[in-house]
This record gives sequence, C-alpha cells and structure tokens, in this order.
Amino acid sequence: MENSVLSWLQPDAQRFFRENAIVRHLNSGDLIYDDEAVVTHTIFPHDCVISIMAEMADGRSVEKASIGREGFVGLPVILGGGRTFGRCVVQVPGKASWLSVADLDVALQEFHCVRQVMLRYAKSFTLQLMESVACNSLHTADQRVVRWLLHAHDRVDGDTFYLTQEAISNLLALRRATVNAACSDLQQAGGISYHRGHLTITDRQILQSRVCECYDRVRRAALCTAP
Amino acid sequence: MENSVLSWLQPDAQRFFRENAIVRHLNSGDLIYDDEAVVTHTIFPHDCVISIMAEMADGRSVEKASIGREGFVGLPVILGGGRTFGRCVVQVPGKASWLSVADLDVALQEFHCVRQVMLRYAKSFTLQLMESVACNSLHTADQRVVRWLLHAHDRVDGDTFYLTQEAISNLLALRRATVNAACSDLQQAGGISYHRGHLTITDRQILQSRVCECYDRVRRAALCTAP
DNA sequence: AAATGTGATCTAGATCACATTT
DNA sequence: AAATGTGATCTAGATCACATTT
Repeated sequence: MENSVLSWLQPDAQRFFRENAIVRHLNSGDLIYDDEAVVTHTIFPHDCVISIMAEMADGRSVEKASIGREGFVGLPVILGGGRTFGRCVVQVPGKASWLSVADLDVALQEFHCVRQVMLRYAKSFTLQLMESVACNSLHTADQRVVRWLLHAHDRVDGDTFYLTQEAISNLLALRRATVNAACSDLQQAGGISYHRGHLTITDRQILQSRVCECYDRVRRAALCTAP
Repeated sequence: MENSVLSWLQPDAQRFFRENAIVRHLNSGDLIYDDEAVVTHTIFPHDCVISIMAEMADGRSVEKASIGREGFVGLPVILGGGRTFGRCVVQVPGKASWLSVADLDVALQEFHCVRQVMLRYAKSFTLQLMESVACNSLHTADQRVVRWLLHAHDRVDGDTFYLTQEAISNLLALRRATVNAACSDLQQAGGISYHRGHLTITDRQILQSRVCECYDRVRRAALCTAP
C-alpha cells in the first residue's frame, strides 16, 4: 500500500479499502474541501501533498498543516464532527485513495484496527501541529522553507516534484523574495535545483544540516503511528 | 461542575468523577508533567490555566497550547499513546480535578459518554492548535498578548488572576520589553490594570476590539464541544 | 529579589517596485 | 503569462543594557 495508514491495517481491512476506494490523480491547486465543508470522503495520499490552509478575514493565508502518505484528509470524521479543519488544497500533485464516509463507516464497524490506526494518526497529526506552533514563532524563514521541502521529499516518490517558489511563499506566509533568497542559497550549496516549478532534492544531507529540529520531531511522530 | 468536559458527562459518569477524582490547588510555575512523561493522571482544570511548552535544544521555549476549564491535560491517553505532548506547567494558579489513568479506564469502560466527550475535546484542541499555527505566523505581538489574556479571562473566576509580564513573554516567545509595551498600551486604554503580577481585566470590550479573529475561532471551537 | 519601565541600536523579513527568462 | 531574480527602503520586534518601585 502506498499510504502508510492503510499499510498498517490488517489484511482483511486492507482488502476492503482496495475494493472500495477509488484512486484519483490530484493536480496542483485542486481544491479538495473548502473550510468547514462536510467531509464526504476520506482521502489517503499516495505521493501527493495536501495543505490545510487558514484564511484570514483580510485575505491573508497560511498553511495550518500538511498531509501526505503518512496520513489522510478527513480526521474530523473520527473525532466526531464531520466538517473539515480548513481549506484543503493540493500542493504537490500525485495520486490518492478516496473512500466515501459511508464506506468508511462500514470499515469502522467491521474492522477494529481502522479506528485504532486512525486515532494514532490523530495523535501524530496533533504533534505535527504543536511543532508548527513552536516552529512558526521560533525559527527563521530559511529553516521553515527547508523543513517544508524535507517533509515533501518524504512524501513523494523520487527526488523531483512540482512546487513553485510562489507556492512555498503562500504556504509559509513569506514574501516570494524571501523564499527566492532561501532557494537560491540552497541551490548554490548544491542541496536543490529547480526549474520553473520542477524542484529536485539533489542532496538531502545539505538540507538536513540546515533544517531546525522540528523536522525530525514531526518525522518521528509520523513514524510512531506504525503499530 | 467547574470543568466543562466533566459538566457534559451523564449524571452517573459525573458521580463517578466526583467520587474518584481529587481536587488539588495548583500553583503558578508548578511542573505537572515533563515532555514525553507517562500520563498517570488526567487533569481537569476548574479555574487554572496549564501550558504545554515546547523546549528547543538551544534552550528557547514557547507555549504550544494552553488548557483550562474547557478541556483537560492527558489527551494522549485517549489517542492511544500515553505520553505527554510537551512540558505541562501551571501558568495561572487555581484548582483542578485529578483522576488517575486507572480510574479513567474504568470510567471509559462503564460510561460511553466519557470517550465521546473526550474525543470532542480532542477536536476542539486540534482547532486551537491550527489557529495558533496561523496566528503565530500572521499576527502581531500585541494581538497575541491580547488573545492570551482573553482566553485566560474565559478560564478563571472573576476578572483578576496572577500572571506576570515576564510569564507572558515566555509563553509567546517575545521580549519582556515587547510585552510591557503591549500591556502599558492596554492599561492606558483602560482595558487592563496590573500590579506585580496581579492582572485585572477592567474592560473586555477594549481587549476584544484589539484581538485578532483567532480568539473568537478558538473560543467557538471550545464551546462546540458541548453536546 | 521580583516586577516593571525605558532607551540605543540591530536585523530578519516586510512593502514596493521592476527586470529577466522560458 | 508564469516563474524567477534583485534592489531600495521600512518596521516590528530583537539584542543589549540599565533604571525604578515594592
């Protein structure tokens, strides 16, 4: 299974998902859910990245959380609400499994492991959020850019993915010029290369030497959802 | 019941908590749990405020989340982990009900409503975190100070509570001088008054007119945990 | 000592603006 | 047009430091 949450299910539950979920390709910029929309499908990314965005009254926005193959979109369903936590937008294109909430309810009834694995992701997601709260108040623009790139790299297949500097600046609520400076630095150091939105991680070591400790903590939290 | 989560339980579950929980007074600065400590008790504040702090390797720290009568300390227990999300410290002194995890397990078994109400708080807590992620990257020091004060006011009894400017500066990772400027302004505007750590909200309207929209969203999320 | 007030100076990242390349 | 590069200038909040009041 390309999605970690699904991969940790028991074989029979996995079969249920394989038979009932639909695999879709998601394009950069696709709006999955508006803020506080009713969740009709839970979405398990294979190799895409989906952002939950905050939109302020004055029009400014930032990413509140990002979701990749380590998790799924639709947590409110199991926390007992059913409405999304924010505008869900595709940042890095790729594939994802979509399961309707009706089918999910069946799976929750039939397979004990489904709720358990989902709640474990809720915990890891909470840790991601907490780290982001701290990171946003303590760490530099450079560190935050690198952290986003490393998380993205963990979530896609291969070393190249589609993501413009403009997009990064919107995610982190930074000026594009600030992101450009960060990316130029990384490119000169040999860590990344990019060309009109096609970004390649050429040397992870270099990124890891510049990222804040938040990266590793979030990464470890995501791995801890394994049984 | 002085704690909202407990107040939303069924009468028989409430009785269980009243009979088995211990009410303790918590002092400013008390360390409840270290980071990643095993949760032995779930703690339901009556009129105190507890912060979950992030501690970075270089010694800097910020508040990741705060908990008052709208919630409880020990969420990891029901998300299937059992270790705290960070250093839990008493910020505003007051009383709280402590229930051992062993007793909580009994309550979870016997009273269906306990898990349900706790999960609903998990959702509201997640919304608090998401808002803080956004707030920390978009809003000013002044707005963040006011927001903290309004949330505190919602959680205590009366209009006066113990909280120094130094403490606020540690919570928000701001300089004490910055917090002092914010507080002086508020005092001059007639919104608050303070004297050696004793802070009084003299006019909520003034605070509300200066706070960012995050305050209201978090407040509403906390109220939505009601049945 | 603990809490608060304030002043001089620096800097990361902002606003505003324009230029280049595919 | 979409993506990237860069320059002049401003500012919120930082660092560093010291002073006052209970």
